[in-house]
Amino acid sequence: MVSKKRLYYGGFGGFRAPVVPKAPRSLRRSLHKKSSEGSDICPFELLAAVAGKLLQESESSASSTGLEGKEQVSISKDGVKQEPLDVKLKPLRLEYLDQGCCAESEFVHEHSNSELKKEPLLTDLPQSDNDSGLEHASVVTTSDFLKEVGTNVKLEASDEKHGVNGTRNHGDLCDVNMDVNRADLHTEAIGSQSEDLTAVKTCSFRDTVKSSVNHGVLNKSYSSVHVPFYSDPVPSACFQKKHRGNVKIGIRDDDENSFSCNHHSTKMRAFRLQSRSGYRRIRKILTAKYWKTAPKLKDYEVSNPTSGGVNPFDHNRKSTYMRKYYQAEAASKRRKLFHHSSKPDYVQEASSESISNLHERSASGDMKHSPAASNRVKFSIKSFKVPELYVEMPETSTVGGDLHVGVLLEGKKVRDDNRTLQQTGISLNSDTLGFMLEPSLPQASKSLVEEECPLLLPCDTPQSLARSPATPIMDLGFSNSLEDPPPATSLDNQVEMNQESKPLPDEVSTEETVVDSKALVPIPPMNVEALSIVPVNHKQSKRSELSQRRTRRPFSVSEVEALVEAVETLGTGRWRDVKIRAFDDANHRTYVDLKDKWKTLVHTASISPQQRRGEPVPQDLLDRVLAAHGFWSQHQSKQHTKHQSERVGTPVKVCLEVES
DNA sequence: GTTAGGG
DNA sequence: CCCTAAC
Repeated sequence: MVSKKRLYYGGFGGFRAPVVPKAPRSLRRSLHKKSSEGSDICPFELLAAVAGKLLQESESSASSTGLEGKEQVSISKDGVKQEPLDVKLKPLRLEYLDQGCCAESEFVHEHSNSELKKEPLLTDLPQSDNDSGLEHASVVTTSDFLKEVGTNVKLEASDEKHGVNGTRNHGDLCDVNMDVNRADLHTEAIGSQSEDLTAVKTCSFRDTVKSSVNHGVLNKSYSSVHVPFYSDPVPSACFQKKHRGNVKIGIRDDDENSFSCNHHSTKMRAFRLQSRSGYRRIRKILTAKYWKTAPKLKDYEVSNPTSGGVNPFDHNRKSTYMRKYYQAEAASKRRKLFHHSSKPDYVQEASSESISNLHERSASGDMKHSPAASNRVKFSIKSFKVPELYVEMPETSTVGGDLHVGVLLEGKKVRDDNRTLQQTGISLNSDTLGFMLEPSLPQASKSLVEEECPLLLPCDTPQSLARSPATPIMDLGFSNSLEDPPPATSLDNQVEMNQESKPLPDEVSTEETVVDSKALVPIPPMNVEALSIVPVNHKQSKRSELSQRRTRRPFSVSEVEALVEAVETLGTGRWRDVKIRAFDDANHRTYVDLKDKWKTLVHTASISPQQRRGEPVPQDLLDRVLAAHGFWSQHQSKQHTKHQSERVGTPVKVCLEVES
């Protein structure tokens, strides 16, 4: 197969896929691995096979309607019984910022329409030169490539007759998207099923391809998309470079017709393996990042930094951007904050979806404990709706990188203070709220979470203080938007993540970074600690983006009184002292706040009562404000205590105190 | 880190 | 309340 694959390479400028030593796979792989590697099995085949099962599952489980006619694919051995399946393979397009990279990577391009279907094997697939539309579904054939890049396969049950587009809408699509490394697939497939899969797979794959082709290929909407991006571990220099440039993957709906440019991307529906427990695991690996999109996503881009084998982290800076757009919104929205996603459909559909796991591996572990593990971040979200997702990864960032996530609730940022969180239904113990990407490996995950995963989301403004319930805002370091006021745990939200991490080449592929396509699990508040902190660097972390205005907390009369009293005593200009004296326990009142309040009090006292707004301040207090203000104005505050005698009015006693 | 002011 | 220059 290899040779064949290479043929395709030529299409890309003659680059050959670098021979990459296979990175050690995860343990589990090792279990079953033998057949996979040695075998000629095409990854796709495997995928196809898996897909078949997934479909079955999805069918059973999937509530979604719309699957009318289904192709039937019979897979004899692997346990996928003949069930009607319609599998679709959607091509993802990978864009490499660095064109050169593309060349290196092995891809098979197919014109979406025609070519694929004819031949079962990927290798056979003709290359497509065109970059133009979605039509060009490009499939990465190279095993290596797959490994590194990870493949998304999307399986959809479709009605052949109607064509995917017509019949199935987002909802219909199988939700499961998985990124699979080829290796993983093999492993999974093999493990769960049997080696025989190969043959079957072939069929499946073929069918899959076909159906997609027939239907015009890509559906307009994808129910969900996972995109793993990270570069794989493969040490090969070439590869690294490629990734190093940013890799973007764009997915667009047919409607759009145009993919973004000349990018090669492969889009596929992800599917799960059915193996009992196994299929979950299938989840994947990919990488560094991965996300799901709701069905409506139209455009999806990811850029993935690939870490260099040697030094993944540093010099290779890469930015990864993951974006999802809704058709309508995409343009308008800011990338970074995508909170707005407003589409209802999307939301609804997407809502159910969740991302359970993200695994990220860092090339060299920043983590002390275990390199591999350290990188991992567990990220769980419940009810995850992402209209648009933007991820940026700084080149400099380490694998563990920063994760910046913000949550918007009702258009407002949710701060991570306790009050806000509680209101939101999220409780935090600490100032920061973190997300962790959990390695697919069960065992690892926990350990990582607690110990290894250091990723923390720094909160910009974290003061946690009790705040009025008014508008919950949480700053996490990144912004998430919650669309609705979340009922406790389930929040609909959009998440933006900025993560700086570099994927580790080696490990990545091997280890699994698996993302569970669907399950986002809300992180228990308790685990906050678990949230690892990742240093956020960049400006992004800055409050400008993240922080939101603090919730407004009007001063109560008693607070005003305390303030006045303190100012009478201390004067104006010693706000820190005032704070300590009168508001030491009020964490939410900073000395700047007190200073500002005094300013407003002075102003308030100087205007007519009719002009005043808000909770009325007793006139007597206002009188004291004016008196103290006048007094201290003349006295330069602190310094002149001694002149008190000169001072006019009230503050006499105060002065005395001060002096003393 | 505080102050002082403008926004 | 935020932001910031100036200390």
